[in-house]
Amino acid sequence: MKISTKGRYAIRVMLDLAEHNTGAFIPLMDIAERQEISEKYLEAIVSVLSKSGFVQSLRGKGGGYRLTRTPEQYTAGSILKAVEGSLAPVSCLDSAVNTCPRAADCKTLKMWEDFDRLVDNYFEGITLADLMNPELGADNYVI
Amino acid sequence: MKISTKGRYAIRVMLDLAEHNTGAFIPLMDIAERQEISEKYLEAIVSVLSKSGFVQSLRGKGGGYRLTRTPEQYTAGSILKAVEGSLAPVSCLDSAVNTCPRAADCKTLKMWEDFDRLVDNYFEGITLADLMNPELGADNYVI
DNA sequence: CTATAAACCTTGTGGTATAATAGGATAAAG
DNA sequence: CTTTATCCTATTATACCACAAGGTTTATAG
Repeated sequence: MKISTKGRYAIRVMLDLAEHNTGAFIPLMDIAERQEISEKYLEAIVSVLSKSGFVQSLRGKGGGYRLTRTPEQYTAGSILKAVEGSLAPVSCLDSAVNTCPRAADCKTLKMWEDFDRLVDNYFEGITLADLMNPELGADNYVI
Repeated sequence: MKISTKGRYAIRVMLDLAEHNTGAFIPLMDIAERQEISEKYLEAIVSVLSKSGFVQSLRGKGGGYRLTRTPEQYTAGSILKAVEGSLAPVSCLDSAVNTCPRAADCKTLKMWEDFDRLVDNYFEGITLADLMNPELGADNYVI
């Protein structure tokens, strides 16, 4: 039950952009160096973030990436979902309608559904701004 | 961020054993038929459950598996951990000591640690007995 | 005592996903 | 004309998943 590097890296990239936000575009190479992640690998991740409208990109000299909103307006959940696809613990909950033939008398379905909601609430309750200020309080994002 | 079939099947096997518990040993073939899971695949899963002491086994004619404790004494968490290894969302939390070189100033570590605890509390709070009685209450195992 | 039912053990296999790495072509901007 | 993003393909290596096959051992029922 792991979050992949894609998801973790995506959050780190967004955090990096938030912390170095001056309004200017930040080249991917800078982020790759600071975060010690291969630029080529980041390319694929940032591409998704760009297509999802999470970051704005500019080509050419002076180009790079920057946030489109303030750090308060990004939740960890939205970032994770953008790159990981779904946070559902079981595939029968990936889409809104459950097509599992055993769903009707599945004894564990409710457990997974409740867990799904728990996970969603948790990560949707954490913003980039929260992550930037860990000193804000010991349990500021504990449910 | 998925629970594998190993984990899901393990819970279903334990539930099956709990619901058909007469004190006698239940052959794996019976469980496989009822749960519509390949007997060969279940073999590997039950093997872990047996080695973990979750079920008792008996070879030979009249043999099979049965629970070693009452349904109230098994948590979903313990079963999942037995077959999945760890429920930690990031590998740096798999063991008690975090060996990640970035841990000291990792801005996301607390988020993962808190989530890890949340997951653990959730699944440790659900017993096989709870799963057997879904009518006990709408939110009997919602945190 | 023996046939049989069952767990137990080892190995294999095809598929998919992860986590990259590498190289190049194109486009935009300064 | 250099920088940088964007886009594409391909390859590698690893790991895990889901399952299958076949044989060995053990215990009991008849």
